[in-house]
Amino acid sequence: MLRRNTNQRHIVYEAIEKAGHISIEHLIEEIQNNYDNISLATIYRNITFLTEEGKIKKVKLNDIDVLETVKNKHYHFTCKVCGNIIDVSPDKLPNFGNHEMMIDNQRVDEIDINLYGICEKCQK
Amino acid sequence: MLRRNTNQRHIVYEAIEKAGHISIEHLIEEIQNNYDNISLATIYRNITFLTEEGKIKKVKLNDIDVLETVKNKHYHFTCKVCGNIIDVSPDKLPNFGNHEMMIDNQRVDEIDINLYGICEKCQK
DNA sequence: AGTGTAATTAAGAATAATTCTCAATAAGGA
DNA sequence: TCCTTATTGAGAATTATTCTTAATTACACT
Repeated sequence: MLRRNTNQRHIVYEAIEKAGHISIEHLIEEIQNNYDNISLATIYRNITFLTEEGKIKKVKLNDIDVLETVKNKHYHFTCKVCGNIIDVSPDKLPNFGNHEMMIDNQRVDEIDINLYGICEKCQK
Repeated sequence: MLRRNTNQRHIVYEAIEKAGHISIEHLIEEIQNNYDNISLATIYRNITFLTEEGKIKKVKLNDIDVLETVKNKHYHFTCKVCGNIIDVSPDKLPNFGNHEMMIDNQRVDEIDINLYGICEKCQK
């Protein structure tokens, strides 16, 4: 089944890219504020398609689930005060070396790290 | 508002503890298979109460969200083949020892790590 | 043990989130 | 430009979760 390049799909992707991180709820709000006649079903369908294609992914954090575009590998810092989410480059974290590692006989090949704390702004 | 010790609340907690990790869907199935007349609303309400009291918590992994009882600090390994979730003691991981740290001017005080790979059984 | 009071329950209704249905539209190859 | 078929919009359907309410029950105080 060939995948077509529709305007609606483009709108969904752009909105996620522009936001950086965005919940489905806010994505829907954002899109419906800026465009007429984009159906809910279309937004959900395109989230599914874009995810299948690996262009976006859902990130699960403590309280909310947000969508982001897939680009460079990174982790997430979430501010406990304002809720803002900040990308953290892997080289900012202690070395997990070259992922492949054994822990208790389980072969680990992927690591996801979520940081929580207080962001720069909220410290002031 | 004083919190009472009901039989239903106990059943919910015990089912989660027994399972180790369990999705809400399976928890409901499990409870309704073993007890008559426990209402859905009661299960959801007690999940909320037990969470508020810090006795259980929701763990968000890649695909599923599961409940677990709150005991010792640990991380999670999820098998990509069979889906099984295994607890990993913090001392099995590189030095995230004394949490408090600064990354890009954000004050980090909590770290959550999720490992993915192939479990011992599925390697065979 | 008996009583009063307010938290909790079961059951089903209500709401919210997501997916499905289907006729009309439009992307993209020929 | 024409054909084929993936995609869309709109609303219905489904699922997951929360709310409502009268009946029940935990538990503090006798």
